[in-house]
Amino acid sequence: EMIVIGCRCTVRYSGRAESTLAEGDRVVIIKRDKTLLIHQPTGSLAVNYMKPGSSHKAFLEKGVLFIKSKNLASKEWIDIVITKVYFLNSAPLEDCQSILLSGTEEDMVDMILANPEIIEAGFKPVAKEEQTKYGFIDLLGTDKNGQLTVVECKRYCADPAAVTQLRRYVEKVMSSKGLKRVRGILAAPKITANALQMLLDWGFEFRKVTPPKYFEEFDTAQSRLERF
Amino acid sequence: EMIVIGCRCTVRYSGRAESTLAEGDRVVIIKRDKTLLIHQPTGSLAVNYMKPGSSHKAFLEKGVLFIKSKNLASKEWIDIVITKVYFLNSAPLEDCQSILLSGTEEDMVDMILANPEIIEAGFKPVAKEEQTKYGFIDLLGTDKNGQLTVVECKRYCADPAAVTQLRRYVEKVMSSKGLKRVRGILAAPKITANALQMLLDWGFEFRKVTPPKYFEEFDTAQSRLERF
DNA sequence: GGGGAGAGATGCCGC
DNA sequence: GCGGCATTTCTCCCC
Repeated sequence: EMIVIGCRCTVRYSGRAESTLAEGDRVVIIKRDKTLLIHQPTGSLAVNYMKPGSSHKAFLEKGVLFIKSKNLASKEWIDIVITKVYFLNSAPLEDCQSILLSGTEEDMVDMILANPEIIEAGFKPVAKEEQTKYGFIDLLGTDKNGQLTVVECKRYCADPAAVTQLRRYVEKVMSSKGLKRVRGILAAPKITANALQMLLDWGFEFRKVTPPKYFEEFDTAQSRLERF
Repeated sequence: EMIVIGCRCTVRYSGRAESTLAEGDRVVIIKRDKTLLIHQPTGSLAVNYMKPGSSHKAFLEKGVLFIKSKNLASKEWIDIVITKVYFLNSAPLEDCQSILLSGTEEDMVDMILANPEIIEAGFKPVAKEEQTKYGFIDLLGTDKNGQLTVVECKRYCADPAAVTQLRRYVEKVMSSKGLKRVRGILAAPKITANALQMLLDWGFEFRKVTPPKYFEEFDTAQSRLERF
């Protein structure tokens, strides 16, 4: 059963942190897996929430509806005090589908494995992330001169954290292989100015690579067709 | 107006990435700020969503309800095909309150500013993040020997990324001040084994510091009282 | 609007 | 369960 309540309420939370939220109108959702969400009338994220597997008790007292949620495992709790109910729904929603997502970093890595020349002529992948013993390196390969090369992929604009991540992997490979020099390449659609500066300072390189999209092109073609 | 629809639907998305979601029961929410959320019966996050400020069109065709959302600014769109409606609500929810959160990293920094000996005897804060010209350094100070010290705070278990962040700030201060040595201290309630290894390898230090909580103690005291 | 970093991040996969 | 990391991360703040 999925329960959805449109209401006026106050919220108090304690657990990993602590919070209070004064009276206002929100939507409270309790999902089948005992997730609790409190959504304000704006924003993408829940303002307060409890993880899946929490326990929830509701009771009425002097015309006020209380919802008390607890999660013993994570030592967290939420108290909701509901002073007005605008709507309330409950339905046994069933959904056994999971989302299929493309255009992720993983897809970028697969695209480069299928077409290594995206990185540069002569680049040969040696190992994909899971297969290496050096840790979570996206792509390990050799360049046309046989030099070991670490490739770190980012699906978004690469920032300084991405550069330090690449640096860490390059240093890890250098020390574990006993090599004096290992190339580092950061592949992303964009890079910030600071990140590029850091990258060049450490002797690494940037490759502009955009994660693959499939039905965006289809839609563009289709919308062109539709115009005629 | 906040619109909440419990329904059976399929979803297609294209924008920063692309996704498809086969038929199943979900809750669709359109908020006052034109945020669109699609929630499955499990999990904390929306499976699909559109940012605030998107535009939404709904129309009925042969007993099927279509919702088409677009965001021109971010070049994203979502198509929802609704084959069954379990419930539908609309209400003019009003909420002018924001959440008050404590126990954050910011609170940790303030706690250390008020009691610098938490880091170590003789530690003197020089500048809090906003005040320094070195960038986003949580806390800059001097130790009892007058040596410049960078403190990076994490409210959670510190991971390798936190260590590289500290390293980056220490190097930034060293180069901008022309110093050969700057101390680096990572303050967090916990640290992973790998992160601690990296930290020690680079000559930095760990301090076990827990972000402050206020009414958790009150509640503990209160629950003790309630037992009597 | 871009850049940078936190978040009660969540979720996923590996060990 | 912890660890390490991606995310259509989102959100905030500052430039």
